[in-house]
Amino acid sequence: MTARRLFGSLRQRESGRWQIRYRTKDGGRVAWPETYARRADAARVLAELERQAQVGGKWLDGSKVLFGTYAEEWLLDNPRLRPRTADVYRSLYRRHLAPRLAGVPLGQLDTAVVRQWRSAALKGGTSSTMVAKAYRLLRAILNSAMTEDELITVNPCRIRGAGEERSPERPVLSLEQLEALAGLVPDRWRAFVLLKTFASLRWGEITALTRADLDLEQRTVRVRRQFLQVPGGLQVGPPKSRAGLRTVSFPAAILPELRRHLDAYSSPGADGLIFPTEHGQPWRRSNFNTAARWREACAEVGVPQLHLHDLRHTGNTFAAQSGASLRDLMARMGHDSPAAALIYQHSSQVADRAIAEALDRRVETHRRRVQDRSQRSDSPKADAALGPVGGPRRREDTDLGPKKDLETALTRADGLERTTGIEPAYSAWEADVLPLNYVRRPPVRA
DNA sequence: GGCCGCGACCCACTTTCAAT
DNA sequence: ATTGAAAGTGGGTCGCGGCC
Repeated sequence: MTARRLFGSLRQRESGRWQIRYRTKDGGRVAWPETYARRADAARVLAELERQAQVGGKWLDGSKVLFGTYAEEWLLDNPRLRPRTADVYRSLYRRHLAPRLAGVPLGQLDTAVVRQWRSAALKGGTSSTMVAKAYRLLRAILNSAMTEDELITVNPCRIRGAGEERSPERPVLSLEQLEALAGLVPDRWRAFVLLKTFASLRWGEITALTRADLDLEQRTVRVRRQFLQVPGGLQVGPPKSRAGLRTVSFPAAILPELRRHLDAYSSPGADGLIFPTEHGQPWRRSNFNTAARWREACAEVGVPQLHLHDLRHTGNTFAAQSGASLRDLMARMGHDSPAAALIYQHSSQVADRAIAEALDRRVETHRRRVQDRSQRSDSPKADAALGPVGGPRRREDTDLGPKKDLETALTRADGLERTTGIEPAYSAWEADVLPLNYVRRPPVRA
């Protein structure tokens, strides 16, 4: 959070004296041969060195160049930026910087103006994340104006912490709200909501699950691929990272819903999608909100601003409350660091089962309480408010058929792309990744 | 001067939203 | 239902500055 110093720095040596270090134009670091007893003296010399480093000491007087003129040139002609970054920057500039700052001459763009711009943006409803991104872009552009083009002498972006992103807290459901929500979405989505929460799955991961990935006996779901939305449709690809390839345990309490769902909605066969559309196709994310009556359901449980993705964090919160360590949680979520993923793979599987069992106890306790409550009161309203939490819950419901030959099932499932009409996107990835678990990212798509 | 931790920066990607 | 833009997420890289 310390502002990046552009030219040089001071440091006090063990002797107590101050040393000056600075950068040359070609990026080398130079230590000034003299040291100074007082910091202020060293700072003065550093300032003088910086002044001399400017071409002929050519300071421009509070330039009349407009910020907009300079910024647009900077954005258009900046070979250091990758294309995608340049796109993002242009969009940030157009939406957040240009409207208020384009007409301001660089010489008048001082810290007060930057501060005003920033607070206006925040007041105007722009998220703190986006304001921070825009602020960093502003700072980068003005750095160029200062160091490369020498149009200004100081960078006015000096607001502490303004460039940091702190994503706002996302809402998390209580167990009661989750059960209610699962009861309010259409029946086709009920198991989806429960599994997505309790296994902390991403959208692309859960929509790509096949029957072969679900082991009802072990109560695990295996994440080994995901759908990616690309221009022209959906493609199947590897999980986001090596840690994304994982097996997650889920509580037995949701087994009845899962089994009912498999019978009623899932495509047939080991390679059948667990959560297909009515036509047996994978869902597109953009159709979810309508199809699952998501907003209405969320509003009814009192969390109208809930995003689907928040279910993942809800599940993680439940798991955390069950006593899981951070490392176990990250493995469960599928975003451990690559190095750690391998090291902790084994221990996390043991811990993960413990998490699922702890979750189970919580769900069962909750459901028993709700059932007792609804048995005591005859009010159907009370039931509706909490949603149909029970369903068939007899012990026999968790009994399983003949043990699945997992290896055979997985082998068959690997041919999924050909049977579901999805383009076989990454043949190289499939050949390399599936036998070895995870090797590398898929080829970059145009 | 070398090493190293932290944070800023950059980037690719996912998810959400809104226009069509 | 589809599409593209905007918003949000996670992680790699590298520079700054502290320490030796």
